[in-house]
Parts: sequence; structure tokens; C-alpha cells
Amino acid sequence: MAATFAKLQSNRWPALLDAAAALFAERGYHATTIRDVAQAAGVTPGALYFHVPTKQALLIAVYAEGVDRIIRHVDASIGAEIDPSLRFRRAIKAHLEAILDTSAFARVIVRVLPDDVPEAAAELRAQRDRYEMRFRALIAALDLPPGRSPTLLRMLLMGALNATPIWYRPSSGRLDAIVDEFVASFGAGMTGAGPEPQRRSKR
Amino acid sequence: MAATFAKLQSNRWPALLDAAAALFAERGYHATTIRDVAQAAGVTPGALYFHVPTKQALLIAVYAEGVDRIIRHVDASIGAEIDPSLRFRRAIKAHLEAILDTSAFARVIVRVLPDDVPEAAAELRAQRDRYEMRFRALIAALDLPPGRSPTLLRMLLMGALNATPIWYRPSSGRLDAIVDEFVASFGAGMTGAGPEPQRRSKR
DNA sequence: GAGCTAACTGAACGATCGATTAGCATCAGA
DNA sequence: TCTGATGCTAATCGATCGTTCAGTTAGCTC
Repeated sequence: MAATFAKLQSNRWPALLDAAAALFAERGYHATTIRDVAQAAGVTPGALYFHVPTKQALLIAVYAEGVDRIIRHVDASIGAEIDPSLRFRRAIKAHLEAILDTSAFARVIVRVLPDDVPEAAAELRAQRDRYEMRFRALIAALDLPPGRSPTLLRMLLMGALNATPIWYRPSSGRLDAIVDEFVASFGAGMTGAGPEPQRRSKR
Repeated sequence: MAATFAKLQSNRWPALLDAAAALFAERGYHATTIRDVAQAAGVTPGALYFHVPTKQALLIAVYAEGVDRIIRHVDASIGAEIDPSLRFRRAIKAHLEAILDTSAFARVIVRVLPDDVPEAAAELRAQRDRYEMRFRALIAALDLPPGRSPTLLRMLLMGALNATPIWYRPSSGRLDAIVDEFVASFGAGMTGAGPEPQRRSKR
């Protein structure tokens, strides 16, 4: 047990995961080689296979860690807020923070699509779903205008959110302006509570 | 000249483009090999290099053809309609038709991202922009609520639109229901004109 | 029917990929 | 001091990749 602790402290598994996440996020899965990951982590390719059996398993491990991290970040950002529309807004902002700034792990999830790796697609989809269910609950708590489908709204929202890394540059302006635009598109018409201060006064 | 005509009629370049588009759309760029394309078109790998110098050039050719086709489809769908909000709606529907049903070429554009092929990224982005300018004009003609950014709205819209192939299944219901959801998110608050007939009466 | 060219075949090239293997160093526990 | 994991290195494997190329075929021209 002490040995296990020492092992977890000393070995290079976390560094390997970090290196893999950074490369998968930047270049995608196919364009990243085992040698790239090993070199970035400062080990030989063989060492990598001591920790993980295949390249696909490495991707799955990164994916799982990424989902864990983004869930933690979103949950922490929502905090104890109880107003559904404010919870929704905070979740959107936290999601954008995670994939635009914070974490290469989160960026892997939106960059590497399940279909890119057919053999691991089912597992990757399951990991994604684990996260998207957070938004399912958030949207279900909203008081949507009649006629809007919570499911379709979630699909459109996730699509728009996950495309942001393609066009977003830190110089694009304050993140809050982008969050406002998301709320204007996907949170408009909610009756749950008064929205954030700066909207509602608008038309 | 007669020879040129006969050549254009008989050679396999269109068939090669079709095969490449189908495979790129289904598996992505990296997972599709030259041999896959050649086999699907019924030729040997060497024959492919008679028509195109590199795999990247093949992708660019498919991309360009895809942009041509989706622009033609969207323009044809808008037709002579002059109401800005109806033009907007028709363009959304035409875009979805193109990437969900009609054309493997259009699906390649939303499936293979410029960043997936760094050496061809600039060219691919130029092709994409050629199409997205259509939506820039459509949105500029809308009468948006104050405070909404036409540029951000376009980014969010394109992201949500281009993510549909990931989750859409023909059994997901009528396409019009999805178009309604897009208009509710991105076309709401327009003052340009009364909306299309079949909504408004629906609840 | 000789000559030419577009279009293609069949086979192979070098490079690189994911993965494997034999062996070495380190160190805790007995 | 020995033992046996643990964690790694160095070298390499077979497979597959994009690409090349010498030669073949079909159809045209003169």
C-alpha cells in the first residue's frame, strides 16, 4: 500500500497523460504518433506501452480524465446557485472556459470525435454522454417557451459550444460577450427568473 | 475539341471525385487511404495519381466541388424570396438538406476540418469562407435585436448547423422541426417580417 | 499502319506507423 | 546480500502508408 502510494507519486503516468492530452488537443488523434507523445513526455516509445496497452486506450484515458475535469469545473462554477437560468448561464461560461483556456483534456473531447476512431467510438460516446447529461438536467430545469424541444435545444447548444475553438481567439473580446450571445440564442424566453442584469433592458 | 469532349466524357475523374467524397465524408481524411479511394472507383492506386498530384490535392478538389454544390443548393432554395427572415430560414433548411441528405461533398466540408490537414489548411479555410460569406450577407439583412452581434450569431449558427450530422438520424423526425428550432434560437426577435405560415399557428 | 498521346496497370519504393521484445537499472523487503 | 517487482531503454518487427515508375492498352491522326 505504501508501495502503491510511492508508485503513484513517482511514475510518469500523469506526465504521459498530460503530453497525450496536449498533442491530441492540438493535432487530433491520427496526426499524433506514439513517438510524439513519448518524446513530449521525455520517455521512449516502449515506456509508454508499460502504462497503456494501445494508442486507443491512451485516447480513452485522456477522454475520461477530460470528462472528469470538465464536470468538476462546471459543477464548481454552478456552485450553490439555485436559479435555473443563472445555473444555465454559469454552465455555459464554465464549458467555454474549459475548452478555450483551461484544459487540453477538455479540448480533446471536443476535437476528437468518436467517429474518428471507430474501434473506440462506443466508449468515447459513453464518456461524452456522461457529461452531456449535466446539460440535459440544466435545460430540463429551465422554463422553456412552449414548442421548443429540450433535446434539440441541447444538441444545437452543444454544437455551437464545441465549435468555438475553431474560431475563437483570445483577442475576440471578453468571454462574457460570447456567453451573452449564447444566452441570447439558447436562454431567451425563459420564464424561470429574471436574467442577468445587463439583458432584459434591451428592446 | 472533339477529342477533348470525348476525353471528358470517358475519363474517370468524376468517378474518382465521387468516391473520394463518399469516403472522406464517412471516415474522415486520415482514415481514408488512397487505396480505398482507388478501389471504390474501380481503378488502381497509380491511376489516381494520373489525375491528381497528392492526396491533399484530392481533398482540396473535393472541398471546392462541395462548396460549389452547397452554394448552388442554398441559392436555388432562396430563389427569388425577398423577405430577409424567410431567406434566412430557407438557407438554414437548404444547408441542413445538403449536409444531412443530399451530398457527400457537402458533408466533407463539415466533417474534415482545416486543422486536420495543416498543409492544406489555408486553402480549405478559403473554400469554407467562400460559403460562409453567404450567411454573413443573410444575417446582415436581418433586423437583429440591439445588442446581438451578427458575427457571433453566425459563428454559433454555423457551429450548431455543422454538428447536426453527429446526432441527426433520419428517424429524428421531420427536418422542418429542426429548422424550427434553429429559427427559434437564431432567428428570434427579428422584426423584418411575419414568420413563415406553418409556425405561429402550431401551439 | 506507323506514330502519338491520354489513361491506366502492376509492382515496387522508402518512410513511418503501432506495437513487441530482450535486457538493464533501481529499490524495497527479507 | 539476495530477490523480485517496477519502470524503463534500445532495437526492431511486420504492416501499411503515400507515392513513383516502367510498361501496356485504346483510340486518334496523318
